Amino acid sequence: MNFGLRHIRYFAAVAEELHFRRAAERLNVAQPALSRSVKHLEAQLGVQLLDRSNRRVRLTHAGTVFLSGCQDVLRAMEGVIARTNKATTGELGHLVVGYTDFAICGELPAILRDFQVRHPDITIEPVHGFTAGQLERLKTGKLDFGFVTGPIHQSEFASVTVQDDPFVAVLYDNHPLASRNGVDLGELAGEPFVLGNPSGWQHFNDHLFSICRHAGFAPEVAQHAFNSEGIFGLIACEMGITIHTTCAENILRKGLVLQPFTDLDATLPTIAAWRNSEVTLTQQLFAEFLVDRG
Amino acid sequence: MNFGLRHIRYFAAVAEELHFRRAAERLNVAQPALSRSVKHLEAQLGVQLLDRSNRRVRLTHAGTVFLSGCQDVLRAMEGVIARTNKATTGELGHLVVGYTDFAICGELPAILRDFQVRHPDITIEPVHGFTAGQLERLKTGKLDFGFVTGPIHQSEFASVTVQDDPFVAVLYDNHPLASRNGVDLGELAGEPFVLGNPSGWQHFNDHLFSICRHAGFAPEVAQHAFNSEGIFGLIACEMGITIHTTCAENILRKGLVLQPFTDLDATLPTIAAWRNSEVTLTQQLFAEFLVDRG
DNA sequence: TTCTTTGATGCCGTTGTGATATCATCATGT
DNA sequence: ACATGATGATATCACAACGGCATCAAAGAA
Repeated sequence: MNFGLRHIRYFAAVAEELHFRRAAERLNVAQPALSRSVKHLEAQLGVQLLDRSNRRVRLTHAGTVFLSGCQDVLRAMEGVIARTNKATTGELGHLVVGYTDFAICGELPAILRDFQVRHPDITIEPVHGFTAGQLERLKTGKLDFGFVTGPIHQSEFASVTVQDDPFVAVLYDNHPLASRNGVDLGELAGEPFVLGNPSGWQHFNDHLFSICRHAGFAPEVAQHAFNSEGIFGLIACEMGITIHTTCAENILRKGLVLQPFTDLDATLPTIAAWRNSEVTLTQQLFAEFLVDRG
Repeated sequence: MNFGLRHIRYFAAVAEELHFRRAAERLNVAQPALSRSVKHLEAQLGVQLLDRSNRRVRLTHAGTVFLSGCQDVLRAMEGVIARTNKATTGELGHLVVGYTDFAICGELPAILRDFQVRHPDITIEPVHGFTAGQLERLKTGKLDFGFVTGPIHQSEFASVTVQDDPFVAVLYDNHPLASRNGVDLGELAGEPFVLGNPSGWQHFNDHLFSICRHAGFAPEVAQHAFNSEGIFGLIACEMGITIHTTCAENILRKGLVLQPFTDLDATLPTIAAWRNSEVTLTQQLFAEFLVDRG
């Protein structure tokens, strides 16, 4: 198999034109070079590809088969080069993106969709994870981006805020406060609370305890659940209430009611975070996209 | 794009081994040739494919993408060569095969199936046609083989007999002879006959009139139909009876009965015919298959 | 440090490739 | 029949590509 892409390109041109001179013009080479090249190719294959009388050139059956194969190979080669070039600019790549319940209920779907439209050759692999776990996996490179509950204060990460949701009370619809038009945070003092499990929800619970402390009470924890669905399920059992953010309206189950707070300006930031150092071009594209968007 | 298959093969080897010396051994070339080849490839692409410190070689992201593309291209190239070689031996090809009702009801399905098993890269395009039409299309090269009603006496065709079926009477089940255990041909004298249309069925009808003449009568033609299904349909209407061959049992409709002849040794030969001259290798393979089988 | 391993580089001979000039063959027109 | 034109093949020469050998430079290991 001692021949190269050049031989293939030359043969394909001759086979398509069925005319050495015209093919030579198309390829910008002299006609004798073509004759020799095709002859060499036939010798290497041990197969006659063209029937050439002095007046006309025709493809043999094997030539027809070889031509279509050549076209496939040449097309494949062009594709490879195009993909490789895209890969160098980062336009072809893969991103592993972590997300919290707050991110997936909020802006993340729109962000990923818009990014896919802009960069269709970058595949995205979304992975659920809590804030602390995501930050750990970011450090070890198992995650390219984390959509986590902010703020974070670690200099090794860059970040941009993607959403900043007001807090709301989540009540079952039999609850005395459910029919009101907004509630004061202080009115929740003494209520049994359903909170996220401390192992994963630490960041959010810190926010929650902080705002309650400002309102002059400490929430009484009645139950823990693993994720938002679990919390809402236990509330639907009337085992307690909770504080979530407005993005809960996207996943709220029947029988539950959201009540805005009339006396609370605090918000829960969700931020996209990524490593500052050793940024790949694909990561850079996503980071720039996030910054431009914010 | 000034590089050849050699560059691609060399790069693929290095990328798979991640080691220039080992790759060089695998390729049976000296290591410096590899270094230069890969470098040249990178220069032509304008893309760095390998990260090489003096102690270890790693693929860049673009290199990973290019490698998988290279493997695709090399595999494709091998496939093309294999197909081309098969094409030269005729093992990869296409045959247009004509068939009559008698052939498709008889041996043809088994013949084609067995041939496909033996020569899986030869595609077959079966085309229905009457004997006369098939012979015409054979002459003009529109057909590679014809399965026709024999015998034929034209020196430009080679042929082999593929089936030789006894004649039978085809009756509707209310017919007085239907319950018998075989009939004499002479008993059909005076019966109304449903025959195939003379435009297509000439060859068969010649046989039919000939055997009737030997039995001392000329069939009385009540109806014509286009093909076997049509003939059988009209018989089911009790518009008449016909003479067909034993292969009719494969396509016989409800309400119809076949009766063998007790006094008739004549048979209807179906033969495969093909041109004697300008035989392609693929045609030769099929012809040999038919001769070996017969 | 010294040694070993590994990829890069310089040099030289061989092979591949292209351009030009020319030839052989065949169809066409007179 | 003959001249003409078109077409692919061949010969030759120059240059680029390529492989092999010897060697260098860098980085880890003893």
